[in-house]
Amino acid sequence: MFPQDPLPDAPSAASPLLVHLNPEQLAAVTLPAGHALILAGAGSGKTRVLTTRIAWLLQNGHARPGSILAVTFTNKAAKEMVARLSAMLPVHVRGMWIGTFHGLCNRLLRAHHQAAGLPQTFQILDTQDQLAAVKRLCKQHNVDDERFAPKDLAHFIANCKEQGLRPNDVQGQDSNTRKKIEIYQLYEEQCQREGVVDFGELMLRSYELLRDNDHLRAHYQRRFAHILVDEFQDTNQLQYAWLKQLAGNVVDGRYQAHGSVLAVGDDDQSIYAFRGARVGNMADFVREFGVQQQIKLEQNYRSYSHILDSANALISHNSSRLGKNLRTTQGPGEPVRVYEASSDLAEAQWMVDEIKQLLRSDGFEHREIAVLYRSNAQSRVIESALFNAGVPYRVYGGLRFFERAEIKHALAYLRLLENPQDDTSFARVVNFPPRGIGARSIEVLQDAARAAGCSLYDGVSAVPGKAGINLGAFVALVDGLRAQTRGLNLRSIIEQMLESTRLVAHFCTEKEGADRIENLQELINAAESFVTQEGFGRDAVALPLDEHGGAAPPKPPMPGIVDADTGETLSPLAAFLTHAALEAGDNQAQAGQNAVQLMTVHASKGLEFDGVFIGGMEEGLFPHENAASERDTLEEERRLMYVAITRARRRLYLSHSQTRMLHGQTRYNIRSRFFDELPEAALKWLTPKRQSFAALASHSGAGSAYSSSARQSFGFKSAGAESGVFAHLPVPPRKGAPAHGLAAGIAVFHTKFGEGKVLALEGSGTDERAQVHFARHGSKWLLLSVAKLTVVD
DNA sequence: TAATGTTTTCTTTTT
DNA sequence: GAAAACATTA
Repeated sequence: MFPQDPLPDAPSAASPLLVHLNPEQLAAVTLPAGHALILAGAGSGKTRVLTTRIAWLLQNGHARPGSILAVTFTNKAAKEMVARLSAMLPVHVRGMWIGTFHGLCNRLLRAHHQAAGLPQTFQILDTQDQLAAVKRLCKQHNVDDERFAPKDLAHFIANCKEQGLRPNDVQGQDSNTRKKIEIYQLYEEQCQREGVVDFGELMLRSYELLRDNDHLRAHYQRRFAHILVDEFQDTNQLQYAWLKQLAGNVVDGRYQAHGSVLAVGDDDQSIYAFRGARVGNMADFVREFGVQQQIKLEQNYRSYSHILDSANALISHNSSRLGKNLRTTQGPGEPVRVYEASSDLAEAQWMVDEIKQLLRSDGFEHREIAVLYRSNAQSRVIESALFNAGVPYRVYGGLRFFERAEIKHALAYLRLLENPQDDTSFARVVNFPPRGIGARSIEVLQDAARAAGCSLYDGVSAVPGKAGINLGAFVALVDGLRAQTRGLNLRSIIEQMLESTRLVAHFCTEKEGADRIENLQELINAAESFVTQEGFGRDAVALPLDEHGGAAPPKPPMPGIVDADTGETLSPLAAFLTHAALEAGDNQAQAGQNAVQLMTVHASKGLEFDGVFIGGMEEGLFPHENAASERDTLEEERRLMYVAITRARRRLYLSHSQTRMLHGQTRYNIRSRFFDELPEAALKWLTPKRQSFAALASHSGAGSAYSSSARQSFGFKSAGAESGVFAHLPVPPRKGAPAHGLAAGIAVFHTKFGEGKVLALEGSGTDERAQVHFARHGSKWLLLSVAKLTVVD
């Protein structure tokens, strides 16, 4: 049994752990047993409080490592927590359950796979795989993909699961919904048959496991006397329900929690409602758990007050808030600089100039400067401006390692070794590299497998003729590989696979193949470091703590991985595949370099920089046009802006542009309404401030500001540029008649080719062209009506 | 079946 | 403007 230690009422500040904490942080760290909500503002030392709390619990004997469960959203956050804890504690952190929601669910399901109705080596489908599985299903059942787009269906299924709904639980009002439910049902059956689970299933299945097994639930409830949740504002309905299962039971219609739940979050930084996050969970938690302790961390250790004042003022325009104000003891610092550019190119060029200035005169480091934007499409111009200026930069986002096509192909082969029933993996590589198995053959195979009620793999023998021979060769290849690699270590398995499948050989013949081959080599390294990694796949292992006197953790027995709770083992290959699915990996491009950081505002959450640029502060972009018309979504945009602002320590730059290329068309945008919500005293306008959004809106004669007619006009395309309320905005130069001021000998700048010198001019009107010599790219004839040339002085 | 041309779509995203 | 999905030809 796991007796609960009584906690003292008064905190003792004597411990060296607690020396540098402010009073609120100290109170949070030393809270007595019971549920608590910590409202932790941006830059208020949230992670510090969480980790110190755990360390304090252990150090003072209030908890054993085995009774602690800490859950985060990202692998990065989980890793950081483990790293900080290891630094704080003399004992290793083995016995604790620290991980992402999905990582912990995976661990539960592996440990209790029988009770959960899963094969022990179940594979995990990522979003891509899930979509592929839905597509395959739709094809097989002749679903009209006009009426039911696979994407929508995948979305529908994920949504249902997030709400904890199985097909039987969903209400089908109309025939459309009923059809979707039917497909959901079929999808479930397909996954079960193939032994695969998607991300939603990982959550839902382990929720049901706890819900339906009283003794299991009781075991974990007793065990985890201390549950800590990071970024609580981002939890969705199912994750909250999952936490409730772990923490307690409904007794006589009232929820009674067993251990102590400490939830840390910030409603003002809730920016994931669009993917199901429910800020309302915070209020529900307080109510349902009868939370007695609520602590606000409002002391900010990051930014100067001009920046914080801006953030506070902006967020005060949101109506649904728990209420919190950041404060700092640092001085006002530099004002927030605002710049209006004529075009997205000019905006990017201005950013580069300012960045150079920061690097040169103000002693900023490259990596301490970030350029943030609302959507990924905005990065391109900024990238090219930085590139041409020779400033090193790193773009976050985009394809990550385990999502790359060549890696997914390799993983699919590995998955087939583990589980031949995995039709998604089968379909992915059956004809890759090409081996004469086309769409027709696969159709025949699918019908055969369906008729026999078996997997594609097992259905191959039923396919006659040439197609059957080709398919048979593929199956023989995989079977042969399985036999060859039996008993080998992970590295050799992968090397052998790359060899036998001729994946590397295939990419040798492709023109872009070199990078892919490099990535495949990298896969071997990834596997190698996974194996040698201390602890060997944190997510899958739970070794007993302290049996070795707190020394380095014992090496897991090879070849299997043992879960201490159940004694179940998992092969290194299966563990690696799980690792690949749950941790998509960094986009390692240019990693480690000291470079300017480019990323979306979403990606910047949790990070901080000395200097921050937020570009594209325009109506239609930020707030995004799809979000501006409804209160809830507009408020999420505002929180997004709040997150962006609070990333900055010392310098903050906001910019917007009159024109911008979007979807291949020039759009004429006006300044974001968010500028009108910032305190004038904290701003410095580098370009003259012009009429505001609100003034423009009321100019249209529509009465109240944001009327629907005014709203629809924002973010319009070029056709409407000279009509209505925008007639007084500067009209952009018409095509073909640029006041270019070009002549032979003049230095110019081109976004793609960089700086060059004009050699000659020729033609007129739309045909006018210039011959320009570029250092890097030689001489080129450029149509002035098309090419983006600017004069350099 | 495989390679090549044509049309379509286009926030934010971790697991 | 560009990737990805789709249709068409050798």
